[in-house]
Amino acid sequence: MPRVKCPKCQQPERILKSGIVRNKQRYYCKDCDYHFVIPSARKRTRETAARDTGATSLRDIARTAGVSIATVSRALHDHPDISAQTRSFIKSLADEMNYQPNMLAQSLVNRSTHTIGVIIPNLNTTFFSSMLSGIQQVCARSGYRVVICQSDEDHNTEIANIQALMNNMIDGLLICHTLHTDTFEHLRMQMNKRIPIVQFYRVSEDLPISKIHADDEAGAEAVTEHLIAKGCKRIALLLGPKNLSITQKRLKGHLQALKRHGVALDRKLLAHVDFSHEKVTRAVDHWLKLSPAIDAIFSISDKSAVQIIGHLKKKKIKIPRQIRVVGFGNEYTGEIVEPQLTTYDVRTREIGEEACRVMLEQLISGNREVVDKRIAGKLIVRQSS
Amino acid sequence: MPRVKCPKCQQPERILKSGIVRNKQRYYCKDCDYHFVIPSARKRTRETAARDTGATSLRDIARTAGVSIATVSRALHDHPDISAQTRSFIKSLADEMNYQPNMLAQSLVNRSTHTIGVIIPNLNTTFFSSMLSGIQQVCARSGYRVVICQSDEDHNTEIANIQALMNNMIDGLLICHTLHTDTFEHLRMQMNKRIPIVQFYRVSEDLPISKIHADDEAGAEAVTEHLIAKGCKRIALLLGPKNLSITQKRLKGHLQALKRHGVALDRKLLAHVDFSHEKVTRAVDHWLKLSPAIDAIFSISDKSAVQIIGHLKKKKIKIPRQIRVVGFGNEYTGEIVEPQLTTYDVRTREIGEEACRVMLEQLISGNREVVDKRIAGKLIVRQSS
DNA sequence: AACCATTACGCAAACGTTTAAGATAGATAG
DNA sequence: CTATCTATCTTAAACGTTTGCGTAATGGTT
Repeated sequence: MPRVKCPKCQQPERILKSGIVRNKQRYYCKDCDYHFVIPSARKRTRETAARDTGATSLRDIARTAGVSIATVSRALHDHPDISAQTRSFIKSLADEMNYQPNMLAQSLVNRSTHTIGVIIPNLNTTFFSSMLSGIQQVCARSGYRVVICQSDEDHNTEIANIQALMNNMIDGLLICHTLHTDTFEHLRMQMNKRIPIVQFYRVSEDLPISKIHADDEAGAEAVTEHLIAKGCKRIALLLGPKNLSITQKRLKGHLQALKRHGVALDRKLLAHVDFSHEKVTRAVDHWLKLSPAIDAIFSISDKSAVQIIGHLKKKKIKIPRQIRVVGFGNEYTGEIVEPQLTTYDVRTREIGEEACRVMLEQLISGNREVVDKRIAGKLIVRQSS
Repeated sequence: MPRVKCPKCQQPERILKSGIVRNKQRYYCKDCDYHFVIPSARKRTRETAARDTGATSLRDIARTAGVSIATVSRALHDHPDISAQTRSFIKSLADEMNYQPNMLAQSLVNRSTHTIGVIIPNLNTTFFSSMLSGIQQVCARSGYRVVICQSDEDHNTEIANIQALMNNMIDGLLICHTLHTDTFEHLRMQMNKRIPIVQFYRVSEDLPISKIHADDEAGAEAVTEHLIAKGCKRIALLLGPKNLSITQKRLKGHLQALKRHGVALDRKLLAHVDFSHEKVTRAVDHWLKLSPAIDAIFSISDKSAVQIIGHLKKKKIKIPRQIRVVGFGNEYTGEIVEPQLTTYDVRTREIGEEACRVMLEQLISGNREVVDKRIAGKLIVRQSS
């Protein structure tokens, strides 16, 4: 029998083994009717744990100042219950000890992380990254942080990202849907939570959620009218997936312009693509075979428009003489490409900024009114038309 | 005297008022020597508080399952101590109640947020945003989140961002310094904390911190050699601020190439700029006045190189016939501009990815070895040279 | 019967804050 | 002097988890 003392009666008598739990021998003192194990080296206690991170906590300050934790917390927060003398003492002490509040603990009790989540299709192009840049800047000015997720234009990734972010990590969600998002159940599920959601750029039509978007309809109408003014009659229109709100709105604007100016619509001139390189090329090649020939291509995306310019040049087609090309979005590359691209400036950065402003306004005021804002853009005429 | 009973002796006798605290009358029972206030309507208790957010907690599941919180936690984590039956019951219950763990609480006790912080100069150009994209993707694959801060090329913003992020919000820091960062005290201060730091692209030379960068020296050497091979003798070199590591390394590579091929160095052909539009223009205009005339411009930044191409074209200078132009970085615009830009592909995305991989490796293994990796790029010859 | 093992739980401390409410000393009013 | 007030503390609960350790019940060996 091992020399084990009962922690209660301190006697080694009448001690029995009583099984092994988690690789440790357990004992039983018959006298005291008490089960126990030999305590491991050192129990993890607050005092020892403190040294884990090396960071100073309120507890540390309180101890060296000889006051309670509550007093320290209040002193640092300028609570009126604390005397001026104590307050300044605590503050200087905190400074000396290089105290940095643990934001996790703060967030846990305050139920707010001062962080907003952004879900965005991708960051490879300036198009979306400029929105993000705007968001980030507005947030930073108000002391908010930004955590980002790229959905990579994948609907399921978008769903997973929302799930992950909404678990107490963020105070608000800013989302720009993927090209292929045509159902919004995943968003509706989150709407009952307290945290506000704002959609930007690509939005859902009928969900009662705040949204900030471009003036897609008016913009597309302006672009098409510009082409008509230039004498175009056969305008090919490169659109995104049908489900996409921006596709629908821009198509609508285009049709309105055609109608107003009595230009007939040829359904063969509409193409829905996912903006991938090959799909765009295929659509253009298909149009080029049509007769009567097309005299303009209006791409809903600048990226594709630039690609189209390259493609047409390779085929020795003169722009804008034979075919006028216009884009939509106003990406930087439109200024670089030759001929420079006529496009519609949707002011991506402003969209991001405004979405973020709406979000912050809701967070600060607590007001959860649904807002639906359109950011006015403007036509930028360059050489390609 | 109000009809107030002492909560201890239940007698209304001998009760005195004893001041007002926070707008509430306080009382004092002389018999019991006990101070008290009339308790307010309802004390905020766990039970009532639970309804605050509407979110289900472990406590809720435990209550409806009739087990302890510990059991629920263990069941959900597949701890072996829990019977298969209980486990599956709890799991299905959690599912039914739509339980989502509170990550703040988890992070607090686990001392890990599964989030890494990124500080990046800006997101307006694909150059940096592609690095971020790579970072974000690698992180997502390992279940990590990314919080970003733009320093906006401002040193003080960089410092503030670091401060903010390091307060328990992140498990690791990925940083790309601003153009103007020439002192690294703000980083050194953070090095004793447990959280790993990895610099990427723009790194510090002498701090014992892991870094991932392009092969600036070899790259610049390759570019200059390419120009020399094309017959250039008077190569103007557009550099960034002198403090910048990439400036120094690329200059070094350039000089090596010159030396090796016996080309004399003319100090007037070196310009240090902050890559702003006007500074670049001024430098180029200055070079154009030199005699003997320059026959090539090597810009350390693609963005500036593209700008220079535009500027030269406006001046009717033929590229590459009169002046060859090469960049460094391989931004997308280099493919668009005409003539297409010869450049050095530094593989920005890979730099971001690798930085992130190194970070994750350190986080997972706990190993804090300082690594210093160079990502090999390659020369991309296009029309501008 | 006496001892030992295993299984499957529950209790409570700990993470680092915030904050309602209790307590005390000294000041003031009557 | 007594009753009350004010200023300034302290105590402890709460946020929602994770986890070390205690233990009852049950069954298996000598």
